Amino acid sequence: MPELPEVETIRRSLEPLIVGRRIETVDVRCAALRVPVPDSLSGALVGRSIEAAERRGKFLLFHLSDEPRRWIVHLGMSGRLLHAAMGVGDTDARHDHVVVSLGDGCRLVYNDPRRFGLMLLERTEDCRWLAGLGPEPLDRERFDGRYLAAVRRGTRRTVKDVLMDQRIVAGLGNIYVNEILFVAGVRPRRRMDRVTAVELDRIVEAVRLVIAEAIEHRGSTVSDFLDGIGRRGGYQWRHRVYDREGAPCPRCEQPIKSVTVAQRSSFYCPRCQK
DNA sequence: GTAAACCTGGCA
DNA sequence: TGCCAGGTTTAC
Repeated sequence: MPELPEVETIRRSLEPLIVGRRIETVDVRCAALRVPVPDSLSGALVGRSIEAAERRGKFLLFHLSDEPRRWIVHLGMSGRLLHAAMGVGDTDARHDHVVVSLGDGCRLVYNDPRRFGLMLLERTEDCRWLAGLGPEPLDRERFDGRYLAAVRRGTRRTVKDVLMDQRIVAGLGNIYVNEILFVAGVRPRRRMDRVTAVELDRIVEAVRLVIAEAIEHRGSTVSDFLDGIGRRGGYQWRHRVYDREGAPCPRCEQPIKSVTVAQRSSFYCPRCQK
């Protein structure tokens, strides 16, 4: 579910509610996520307060008082991190895998039906999950046309595959890469090494535009995304192509086509995208 | 590259 | 019943 705009939306919604709060208890009800929840998690969190809520790609990083390690959370496909008053908000208690109670009587609940998420306790610099991540898509210094031109050399993979690769740019997933390639006018199946420099610049611009728009609209709720306080996103109403097979292209009215690229459903306009 | 794997839920 | 889903890794 959550790509960069959704994770950023969760971060922003939680930040004012949890920063400065002390962690009273940690209840790991199900440790069997994609990577087992570390046994040390509870001992490291209890008694500490949350000092900052940061995001890197699709990861959330919580800073703790007197603890150099970060509490790192990835939501996988179906994860949620919900803030709720004590005893409230256990709508789907079946998949509430980790429940953290805070000093103000509220809770932070990690809920994840598919259990594709993960939770770590590591220093940022030691974390191999974070070490391999590419630049942030909104980092104008590190992510630009020149950077993509360097990536392009000898890369026969499709442009869609490349943009979804977290080592190349961090935080883009299936929805937003579809949207980005539509805005850039490039078909998802194009081979990266055949994309022109002009098109690379258009892709970079499209990344910045789409990701900024999506954050502004608080992410996309395709089926079940909720932010930290249970609100749905609004960007799904603005999707140009994602999940719109057969619907008219917003620019030329041609029906949107669907193909599989990089094992994922892909949507594009056969007239507007080359 | 492509498929299968992890796991559950929703929909046709 | 079978297929699909916002993610990522692992193995032919």
